[in-house]
Parts: sequence; C-alpha cells; structure tokens
Amino acid sequence: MKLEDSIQQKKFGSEYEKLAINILFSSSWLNQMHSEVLRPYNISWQQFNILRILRGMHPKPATVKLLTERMIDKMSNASRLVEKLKQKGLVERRSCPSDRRRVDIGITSQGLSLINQASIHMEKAIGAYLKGLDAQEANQLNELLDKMRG
Amino acid sequence: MKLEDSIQQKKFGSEYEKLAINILFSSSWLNQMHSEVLRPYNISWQQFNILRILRGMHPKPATVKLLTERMIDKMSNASRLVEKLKQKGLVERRSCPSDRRRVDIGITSQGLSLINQASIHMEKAIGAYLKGLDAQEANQLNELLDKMRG
DNA sequence: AACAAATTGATGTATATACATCTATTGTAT
DNA sequence: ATACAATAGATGTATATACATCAATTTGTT
Repeated sequence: MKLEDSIQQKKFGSEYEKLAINILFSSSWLNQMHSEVLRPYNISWQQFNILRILRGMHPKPATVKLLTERMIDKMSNASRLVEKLKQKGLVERRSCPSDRRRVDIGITSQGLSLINQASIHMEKAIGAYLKGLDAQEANQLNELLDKMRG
Repeated sequence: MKLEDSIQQKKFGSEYEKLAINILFSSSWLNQMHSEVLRPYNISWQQFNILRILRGMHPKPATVKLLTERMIDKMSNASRLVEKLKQKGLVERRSCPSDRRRVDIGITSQGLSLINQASIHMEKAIGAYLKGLDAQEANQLNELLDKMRG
C-alpha cells in the first residue's frame, strides 16, 4: 500500500524525506506483526531478540555488553530486559568468575523451548506478511538499506 | 554498513527475516538522528510529526482522530501528545461546536515558528544521513517498501 | 604499590507506548 | 421518544525507552 494513502499525506519535502518516513512507518507496521505473534508467549520483541541471541551462543553465556552490541535497538536497556527474562525463568544470571564486573547470562531450557516455538511462528508470520515481495526483491531491499546507512 | 556487521549476526533464517530485522534496525538508526535534530527544540519525534500535520492543515483545525489516522505510529497516544504540546504553548485545543465529542486542535504561531525552523534542520539532516543513496535509489527503495506492505 | 582512567552493569527519572476501560455525545432502529 | 449501538476522546496501568548517573571492578601509568 502506498505510503501516501497509509498516512494520508500527499506531498513530501523530498524523496529522501519520504524514504525516512516510509522506513519508520514500515517499522511500526512490522512491530504490530511482532506484537501479535509474541502475545501468546508473553514476551516483548526486545525480549525475543535477546533470547534469540542467547540461543545462538548457547551453551556459551553472554554478557549485558555483548547483548547491547548485538541488539537491534541499541538504546534499549539490556540490563533490565534480562531481569524481566530472569523473573520469567527464561534466562539465568551468575557473576563471571574471571571478571567480577561482568555477569554471565545463559538461556534456560525453558527459554530455549520458548524461543524455538516462538521463532517458528515468527518465521511463518514474516513470510505471510512480506509475501508482496519475491526473494530477489527482498534481497534488493536489503542491499539498498545497507547502502543507505553508508 | 552491512546489517551483519552492525548487529554481529552472520546468519538469518531467510532473506525475509533479514529484511524485517534490517527495517527495524534502519528505523532505530533514523530515530537516533531524529532525536539529535529535535533535542534543541525540546520535542519528541511524535510531537514533531503532529506539529507537521497541524501545519499542513493550518488554519483549519484537526481532531485527535484525524491526527491518529495520519500519524506514522498509529499506536501512540495522540490525545496525550497533544496535551504535552499544549503545555508548551505549541497547540491550542477548543471543543468543537458542531460535535461536542470532538476537540478542535490548532497550531499556535509559536508552534508554527518552531516547526518551520525544526523542519528545515530535519530536511538537512536527512539529506546528510541518506547521502549514500542517489535520488533514483531512494525512489526505488520507496517503491519496494510500498510493495512489501502489500 | 598507589592512583587515575576506563569498563561493566545497575539504577533513578522523566517520558512514551500498548492496551483496556471509562465518560460524554451522537447516530440509528424501533 | 426511547433504547441501544457507535464514536470521540480521556485516563488508568503496566511496561518500555532515553538518558544521566552511580558503584564496583579492572586496567594502565608512574
């Protein structure tokens, strides 16, 4: 659907301004999809993201710093998100013996089971949502976005 | 910069999953730029967005409903954002005579002056940020994003 | 060894967001 | 006219985010 119709704005200052708005709008559109998919699992998109990183490293633990570096939204507070996940029994935290400033964060078996299920659903939902594009167009979009960020 | 490097993830479930993450990451990247530009003006990106809509309608007033429909993030709370802007003297609110459920929202001269200045800076910043793309590529990206959303 | 600087993570605070619910008003059907 | 549904907006609440600052620990320099 054309951006102009979605936000009922006909004119943009430039093709670049329109692009900025288009990306923010598309991101909000994707966020809604993520919320829907994750609602039954009772985790936020950022929490999903952390679990996915931890699964990728398993059985090696991560640290808050590492999570922050790999997270999609760099500004979110990994420390507090980890605390939430711990309260749900999805991750565990123990202080790192070799550097006592650090905290080793590992995913629990409960966390693994949740992320495995949730990511299957997410993958399906993404496929359904993005079906307007073929694989070649998706690839082209990825390359243009990378180029955009310089 | 390649997404793989930015978030230190080598593999993605599919080109589509990568695309979803790429858009979310690009959006976060743009948000940081917006924060920087708007910081001196002491308004958030959403507040900027509302002021821009109100400027576009001026001197006709808007309503909360209309703002919600045109906002980039449909889920944000236009009612409360308007209240914030009112406290800063940037908009004014008066109940609509023809339908007393509605509230007419207009931009003040102070609001107009702020949005005029801020949007000049924003336009420049966007140009500088997106200089990795030429106009034709920006256009292509816009079309692919529109197509993606089906 | 002693001290300053850097690093890691936690926390305080203000604001923003998601979502549900509430009140007031208007529209519609009988 | 009355009753019921629909609409517009405000508000309550839990959570998330942005940003600054803090405390503990490690690293680097002399």
